[in-house]
Amino acid sequence: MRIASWNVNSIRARLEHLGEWLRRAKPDVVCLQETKVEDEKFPIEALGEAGYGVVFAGQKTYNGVAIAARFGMAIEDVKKNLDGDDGDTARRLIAATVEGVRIVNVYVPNGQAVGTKPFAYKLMWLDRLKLELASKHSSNDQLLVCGDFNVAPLDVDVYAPKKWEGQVLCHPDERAALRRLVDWGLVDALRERHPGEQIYSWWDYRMGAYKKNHGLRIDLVLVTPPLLERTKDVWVDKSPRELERPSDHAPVLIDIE
DNA sequence: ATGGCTGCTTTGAGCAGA
Repeated sequence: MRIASWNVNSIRARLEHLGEWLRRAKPDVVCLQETKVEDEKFPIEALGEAGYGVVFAGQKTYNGVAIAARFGMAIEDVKKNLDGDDGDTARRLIAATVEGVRIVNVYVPNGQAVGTKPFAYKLMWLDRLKLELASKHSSNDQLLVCGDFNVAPLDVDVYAPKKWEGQVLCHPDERAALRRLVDWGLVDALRERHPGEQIYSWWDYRMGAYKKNHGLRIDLVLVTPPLLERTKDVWVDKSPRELERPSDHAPVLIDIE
């Protein structure tokens, strides 16, 4: 089974890229972030034409997450938002079970700047996610947590670690919060399979960052040990980042047996 | 270098993103 995670930065602005990419990359499941669309306006038909059924939790302008699965693969036990969050909170989490794998798709708050309220909210959100996973699952489950974490776990995940040191996306406090989540019972699948490799998933739109490969790896696929055993490979597909008017993120993919 | 791009918004300057 091939599972992908992609922050599309507006699904409606990216429909052509998404459709073309789905046909080419052929994921069985794709987790999307920053769909930026209310549920009433979600482009269900366009995904259907590409051969996918989809569940989603969105809102106007900001955030929004979705899980699409190839027709024939049931999307079961759909769960939206963190426990305790109501319909007014930012739509940042959707979970579902596909082919026996529990998939949790997250769009972790960006945090804006270190020391701000949004930054504190980001840290709290990561801790709440950890608590919720720990309350519902064990590390023996077939569990995959993927999405835009807005944290570069290690300096190797940053093109210029000195320049980024202590900044949002790289600050020790958010790295520690991510570490607490992972240490509960998950593994950073790409890093496990490709230790030490400079692999990025996001490049700023500005300053020609992509052409200079000035990127960060902030889109992650975390898996439990039983899923890691089934993992054949994990990689970033940079091809959609090279198109006209791309998302600033590239998809991450994992193949599991 | 507090800009630099992009998408969205009660359409047009301000926001959030990362």
